[in-house]
Amino acid sequence: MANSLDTIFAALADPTRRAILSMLLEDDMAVTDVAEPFEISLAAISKHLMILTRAGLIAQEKRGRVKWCKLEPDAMRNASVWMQGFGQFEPVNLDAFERFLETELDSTPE
Amino acid sequence: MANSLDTIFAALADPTRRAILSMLLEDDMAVTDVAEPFEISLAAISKHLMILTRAGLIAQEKRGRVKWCKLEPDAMRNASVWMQGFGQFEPVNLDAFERFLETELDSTPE
DNA sequence: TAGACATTCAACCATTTGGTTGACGATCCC
DNA sequence: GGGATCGTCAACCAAATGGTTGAATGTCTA
Repeated sequence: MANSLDTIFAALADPTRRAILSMLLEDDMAVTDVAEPFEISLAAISKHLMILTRAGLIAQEKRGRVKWCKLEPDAMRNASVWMQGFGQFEPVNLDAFERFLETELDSTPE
Repeated sequence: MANSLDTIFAALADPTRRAILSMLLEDDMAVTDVAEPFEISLAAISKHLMILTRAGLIAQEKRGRVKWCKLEPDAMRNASVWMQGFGQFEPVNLDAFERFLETELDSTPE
């Protein structure tokens, strides 16, 4: 049920949720801290996080009264792989390939 | 306006629309032929095609009374590249990387 | 024990979405 | 010209979505 392309793509379709994912790229965060930069209510953020969780894009773990959110990249990779099936029509697709390599080399120093 | 991640991911979130894209992977098709395998009305299919077009995922061209639909892979690649930024958290991300290379090498014989 | 804090729940609202049906505008062909 | 075919438009409908507010739950701490 999680990881279905339906729920993954639907989750990614919202800019607030994509922004949350980008924030989690930096570090795991508590719900309140996730909500801080946005102008919508905490309850709304809570719903967004629920949708991301059901899609399998993040995982939430409660420690004490704080619920931590962390990225769960597997779901996104499933969707990414599905999409790559459509790249084969381009002459070469070098563009995406290069950027892929760049982020790969660029961001794994440790 | 087309090619925004919002509209692209929203378009991909519907199983009917993903099925249409897969069909177009085989060949360009007329609207009526796109609709044939589905059990919903032609008008509904027409709406789906409009959404895919606005997202930039397909292009439609009218020749005579027939409107041809063809895949437009650039939009999907934009989304794919965005998503690949999230792969870096995996230990290595070799899985997606390999498949990426495979489809790349596998499908560009000409 | 009493607040204060972190988060969700419940009820509600407006808008969007995916579907329907029927009428309509083009276009092809006899 | 007239009928069949291709596709969209318009009006409508039910359900889902993204937001709100206020109350409720659970946990930490003074």
